Amino acid sequence: MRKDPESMRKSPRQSRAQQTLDDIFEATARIFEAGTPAPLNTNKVAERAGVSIGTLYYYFPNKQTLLRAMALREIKRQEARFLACIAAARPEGRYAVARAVVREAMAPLNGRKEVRRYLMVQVGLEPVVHQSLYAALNRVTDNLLEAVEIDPVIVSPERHFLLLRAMLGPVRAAALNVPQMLASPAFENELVTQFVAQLTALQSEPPR
Amino acid sequence: MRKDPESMRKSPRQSRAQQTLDDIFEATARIFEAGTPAPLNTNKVAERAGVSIGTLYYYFPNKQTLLRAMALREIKRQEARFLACIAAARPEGRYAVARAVVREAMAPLNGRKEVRRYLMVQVGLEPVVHQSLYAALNRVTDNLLEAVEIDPVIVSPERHFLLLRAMLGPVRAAALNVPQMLASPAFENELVTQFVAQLTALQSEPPR
Amino acid sequence: MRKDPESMRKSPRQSRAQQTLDDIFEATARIFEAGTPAPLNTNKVAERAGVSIGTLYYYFPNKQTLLRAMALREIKRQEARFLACIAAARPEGRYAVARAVVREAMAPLNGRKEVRRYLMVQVGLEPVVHQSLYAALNRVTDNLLEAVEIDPVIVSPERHFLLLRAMLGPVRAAALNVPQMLASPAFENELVTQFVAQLTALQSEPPR
Amino acid sequence: MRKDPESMRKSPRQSRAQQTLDDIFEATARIFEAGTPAPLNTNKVAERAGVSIGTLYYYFPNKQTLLRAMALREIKRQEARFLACIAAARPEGRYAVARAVVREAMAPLNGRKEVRRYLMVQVGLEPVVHQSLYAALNRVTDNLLEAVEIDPVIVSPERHFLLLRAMLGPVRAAALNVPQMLASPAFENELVTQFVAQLTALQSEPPR
DNA sequence: GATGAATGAGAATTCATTCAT
DNA sequence: GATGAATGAATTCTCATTCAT
Repeated sequence: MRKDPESMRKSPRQSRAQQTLDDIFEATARIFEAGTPAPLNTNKVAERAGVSIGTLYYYFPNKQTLLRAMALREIKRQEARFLACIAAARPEGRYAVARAVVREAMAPLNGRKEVRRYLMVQVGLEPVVHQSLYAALNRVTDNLLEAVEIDPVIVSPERHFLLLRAMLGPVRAAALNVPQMLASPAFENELVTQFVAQLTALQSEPPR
Repeated sequence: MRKDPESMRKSPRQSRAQQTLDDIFEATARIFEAGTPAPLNTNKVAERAGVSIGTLYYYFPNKQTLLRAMALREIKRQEARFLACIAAARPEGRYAVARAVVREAMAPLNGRKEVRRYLMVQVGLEPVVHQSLYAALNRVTDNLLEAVEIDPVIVSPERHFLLLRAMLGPVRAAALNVPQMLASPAFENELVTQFVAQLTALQSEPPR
Repeated sequence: MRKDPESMRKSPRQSRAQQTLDDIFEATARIFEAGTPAPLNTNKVAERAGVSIGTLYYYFPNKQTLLRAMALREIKRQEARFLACIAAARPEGRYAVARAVVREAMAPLNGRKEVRRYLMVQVGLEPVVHQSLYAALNRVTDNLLEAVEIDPVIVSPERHFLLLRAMLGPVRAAALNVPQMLASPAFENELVTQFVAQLTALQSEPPR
Repeated sequence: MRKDPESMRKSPRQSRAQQTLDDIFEATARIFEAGTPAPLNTNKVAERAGVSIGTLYYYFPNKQTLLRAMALREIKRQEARFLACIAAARPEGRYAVARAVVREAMAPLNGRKEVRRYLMVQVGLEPVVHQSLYAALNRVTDNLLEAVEIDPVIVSPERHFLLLRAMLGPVRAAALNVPQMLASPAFENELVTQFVAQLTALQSEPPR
């Protein structure tokens, strides 16, 4: 990996190019979920995507850039899913929203677990990536507060930051160590309870 | 990496050998903390440790085994630190204990961050390692509960699992995205507050 | 070729290592003289040297460095040959020295032509290399002047610079375009005549 | 590079096509003079020329052919410049002609140095190219002799060959190692002196 | 005439590991 | 116990060239 430009080499101008790009992304994802133990390699990605290795490097100047692009894509997708489930649960009230968010956090780990693990490991430390994740979580939190009718401005930055992350950390730990916990209603209930407790606290006590 | 015996080749009894081992561990750790972006390789470790690559392979049959041993060592050290700070704060009561644990969680990330990240990435999926981490956190939680005089048996496994992890996740996220938050008293207070709230809840509400 | 450190990775400490190094150098040279049309590649060099590709990279961090080391070695060898032939011809007087130098310039092109061409093309522009060549030619010129009993200090830098190069340029051109000229006594005589004329001029006319 | 027809695929008759060709040539030249260290590649040439890679391959069946065409073009241009400066200086006599030729040799190296180096390296060994260069220098020499009123037929092939080359070699060496020498009047004078000395010798001594 | 996406053989380089000394 | 030279399979990446549109 010689150079490391921030972004892709080419923005596709022909329609087939967009298809190729998607093929590459999906192939990369599938390799992980298929449980290949060996670490990703560009030849495998290309082969699995049904394109030549040259094509892969036509779009991405190096492996890092491909992984970075995938990470940003996963982050966007996850944000969209959170926003969607919040919107769907909103009419049913605060409790429903909390539960929806918790479930969404627990759900996708079955099926997208490996890609994310790997991506976060490989490019998670890159500023572009973790800042993008940070921004996405901020937007989700804002959206969530709005859905449960809490004015975001009364929430201190620290609480804002904690709200989702106090839940996401344990979920990830469970996925790794005690996968069966992800299927346990008791665990889900506990997370929802704490989540709602946080939301309630946001209103009763004035932010510092 | 052809073979992968569970443990180290030799348990050195001579002090010189123990010194060599420690050198190797510390060299590996320093490579990360020095911010080397390039991925670790065994030759680099050996050179940095001031031993020959042959010596490294005399002690460890392969790279995995070295990394695994390091991971287990880090886990043990972290457990010891938690236990120590709990013991120290115990006489001052529940609040002090909570704050001590939060501070310990926030502190070491400055200085040992990279090694851990890398180790967890490389060998974190190995059962020996994540089970060891799981067990260590369990012991710390038990110790903590005992220190604040809560009977562990009345605590549901889910709550037991959540207690520390609801705090560790956000702390890691902060270290990555908003490092200045780790120095913010507001953030620390928030974590302590939620932590104490959890402890209190453990007593008032009976587990499911 | 990622990085480009000035020099070799390792200085051999074991005796077999020096042998390996020589093998690599000679193999590289032989590949050219064998008339392989395709440009040099590191795998071929290793194979021809009878070492593995890993060994080659154990000594040289990259291809550039190998070529640079070879270029410097060729320059040193050529200098040595010039100095030797000057010393040998010295007792026979100015004319003999001039002819010896001209012959030496014409001779090695049969047998070492291709390596040099390639090396000068590949690394000739690198400061280390062309400065080394410059210095070598300076030393040869000084030695030559001394051999014909001309005090170097009375020679202007411009004339000093021209003395050998006015001959080397045409020799190279002939080697490329009219190889049979290198075997022609008339050509040799012409070069010797001009060379002696230059030497004579150095004494009669005071330097500017 | 599979096939290698001697010449260009199409002799463009439309002015647009000629423009495209010139763009390609100039782009290639500029890549070098801009000091790009990375070796030339056809995609870069096309991009820099503002044409698609497909267009480049419409005009040239392969890379060799493009480079060869460029080399022949450079040679022609340089010949034209020499002939022009000889013609211009002719009325002012032998000394003026000699100085004009020396200056022309020194001048263009600032600005066209890299392209020529590269071209001579890449295609300089091809018979078409070096014979073309040889012929061009022959014509310039003939023209020069005529301008100073020396009958070419009395000049031996060896002296004919040496006349210009004894000057061109040192000029190139100076450009590489001691660029400031190219601006030094002393160096220019020295070259002119030797050049005139050669011309004079051509008349006084009968060729062998 | 022109485009640019796609190809794939081939080249450079890495690094875990072995083994003679 | 210790050394470090040597290995080579595996991986990343390049670039001349083709061809459907």
